[in-house]
Amino acid sequence: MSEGSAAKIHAALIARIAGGALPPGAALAETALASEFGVSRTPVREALQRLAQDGLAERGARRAFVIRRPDPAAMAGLFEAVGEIEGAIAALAAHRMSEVERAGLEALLARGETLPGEDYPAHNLAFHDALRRGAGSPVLAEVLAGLELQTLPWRALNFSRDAGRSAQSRAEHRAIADAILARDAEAARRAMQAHVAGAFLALSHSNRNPPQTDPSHDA
Amino acid sequence: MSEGSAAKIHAALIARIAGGALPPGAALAETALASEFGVSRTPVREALQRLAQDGLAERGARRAFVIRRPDPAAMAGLFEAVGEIEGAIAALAAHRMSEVERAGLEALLARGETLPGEDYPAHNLAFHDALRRGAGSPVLAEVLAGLELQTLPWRALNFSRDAGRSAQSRAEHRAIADAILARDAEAARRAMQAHVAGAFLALSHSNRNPPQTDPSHDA
DNA sequence: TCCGGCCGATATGTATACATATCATGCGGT
DNA sequence: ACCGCATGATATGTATACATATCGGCCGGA
Repeated sequence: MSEGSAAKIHAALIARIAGGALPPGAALAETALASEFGVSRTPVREALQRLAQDGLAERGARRAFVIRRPDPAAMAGLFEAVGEIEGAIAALAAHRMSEVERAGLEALLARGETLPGEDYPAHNLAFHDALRRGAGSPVLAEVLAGLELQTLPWRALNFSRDAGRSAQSRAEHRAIADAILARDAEAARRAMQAHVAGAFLALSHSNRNPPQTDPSHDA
Repeated sequence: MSEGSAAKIHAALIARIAGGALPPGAALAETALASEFGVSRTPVREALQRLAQDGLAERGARRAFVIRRPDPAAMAGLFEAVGEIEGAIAALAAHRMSEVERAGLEALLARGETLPGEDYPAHNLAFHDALRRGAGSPVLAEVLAGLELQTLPWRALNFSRDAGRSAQSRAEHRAIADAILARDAEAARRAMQAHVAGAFLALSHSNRNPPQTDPSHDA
């Protein structure tokens, strides 16, 4: 009686979505998943409902769940919202980060200058993590996590094309950090919104692949 | 096979929370709810899990769900996040509202000036609705709805003490609308954040009631 | 009288059985 | 040959039965 089954299945399905094993439109049949995970349909149903509330699955034919199909307009709106939330976090961080946290942010950026390009994704995550912690708003952090979860299928389609943007992104990080260290909340907000917008444009630029109007075939 | 049971129970439980019939800390026993609604435990469990993901219920003793107990610090963080989201919506509305929508907003405020004080809650909702639509960001609107849902238990504790604030609130609405009509996004954001902060202070001021450290007894 | 451990009660977690709606297939009619 | 309907298969929605962990009370001993 551990409640662990549903959580494990939920996490496993998210990992598959992130890895591209469950592409948009893939069917999520309860019986198949139950036999695959070696459990009954009950915990599988619970995991699927959680996935649907996360915005990662939706109802398809026969009321079955399918992986949500991200259309470009919705993704643009999603990234716009991410930019607003991240911008609010950056503005709060500009006001609230302690001197220790500011020194840590500066050190993080200094390390980033000398880092090779292939370590950029981890560095990017560390930068945004530092801001989330410095903003001191668990609610906004949680909202942001929920929205970024919904960008997973989109990111899985174009597998981390961020590489070429590392130089540009470092410059944007520097601009955000400068505004925060200067305690200029509005400048930090604008710089962060530009950063998110730039990342979205870089991602969507590579999306010339057919948007898959055909929902069929398995995972 | 309508899937309606879980959704109905979910909505009914939310209504009870809003009405104060389910105060913070109240136990949500699956069997009792099942017999009360005339269904089996299965749809009840589904409704409770949705309630938990809404942030309205949490795990208590025996892993049973209980109505989430809102502590003042968490509520302050929640309203702060609401202020940031509403502020972002107001800023977007300042940029994006069409001329027709701007005229409608002005007319709405003009009607509000002549309205009696007891119609203030509906007028307040209409004002914020107009901004949500004018901002053109369904994602932010949905995020906001989720956060405001979590304020329900708090609002239920101090049953709509907003009445005395109607004059002050009308003035704040006017300031927000003026900024939007002038296309001054940052002024609109600041005015909206002040409006939300004022509403929170008015609500929390009346919270001198004991915070109920005793979790016992039923609904 | 108080403390500790055993034990029953009860509620949740999981599995399975049944009801029902939807989709596909095949037959018959035109 | 094609369209329409009936029928069967299959998947989800719901109910019920079983497993298990936790909480409370009772009993025994110091």
